[in-house]
Amino acid sequence: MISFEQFLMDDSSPIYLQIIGYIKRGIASGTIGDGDEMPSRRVLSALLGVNPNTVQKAYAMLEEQGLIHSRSGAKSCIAVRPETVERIKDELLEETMKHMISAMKQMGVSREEATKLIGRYWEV
Amino acid sequence: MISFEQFLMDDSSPIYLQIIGYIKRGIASGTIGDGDEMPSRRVLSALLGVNPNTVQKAYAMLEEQGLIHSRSGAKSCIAVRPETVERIKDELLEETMKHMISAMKQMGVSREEATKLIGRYWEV
DNA sequence: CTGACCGTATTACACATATAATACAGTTAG
DNA sequence: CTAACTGTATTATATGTGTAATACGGTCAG
Repeated sequence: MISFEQFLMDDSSPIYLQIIGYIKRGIASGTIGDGDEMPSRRVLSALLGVNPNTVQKAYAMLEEQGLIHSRSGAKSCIAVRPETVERIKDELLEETMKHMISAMKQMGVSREEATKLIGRYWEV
Repeated sequence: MISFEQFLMDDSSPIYLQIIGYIKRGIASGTIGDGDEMPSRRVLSALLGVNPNTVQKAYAMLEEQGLIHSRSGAKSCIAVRPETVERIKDELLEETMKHMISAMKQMGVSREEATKLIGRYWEV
């Protein structure tokens, strides 16, 4: 069963997108792998303190993207092949890095300064 | 007059927040400074292809945060003191770095790998 | 087999975001 | 002075996000 212990909700983006992102980053790291059981919609919504419909929206989108498999009446499972894992990780890395680098450049931060900032903020 | 040539709209967050972020990052870099004239609500909305009310919402929030000064009938101007510039830059840097580092850790990326990724994605 | 759980679907409501169309009074350049 | 522009305000509509309350049939362990 996939754990949501590390999940921290944030109000900077829609909850259903945060759930999708959490699953995708777990897939990218290998923490979440093919065949793993998802918590049911009702269980996860109670755990996160959000509406079941919000979780359903996230799961439906993961299904559309082919990352989970659902059968009416049974639990949903992760469905990813090795090449899909690589693709997800590459997409997330590129998205995250480009977003960060664009912000840094607009703030007038050089590549060397950005590298030093990673060291300053990494340990928490 | 403040230029919006470098402004690129994105559909990942509300437009009015993107405008606020663009101004703040300009202030952090020194590209935008105290006394600079803002484009009028109507001019900027036409330039960005969005509704005047959306620009007004961004400007009203910048006013609330004390970053611009508006007088009915006249153009709005940037109003930031040197210590405010430092504060804005520190806030933006911390927010950006923490967001990126959190994502990297969840993806299982080490500090050394993250540093290398900056080099790979910096040049565009 | 059966009851508890599961995925799925529907309807209703509330708030945030964005657009559209005006309107009015203050400022400023010509 | 005056015309053009400015900030400000109002009302209406549409869409996205989140909540709330149900309902139905499929799956699975006991």
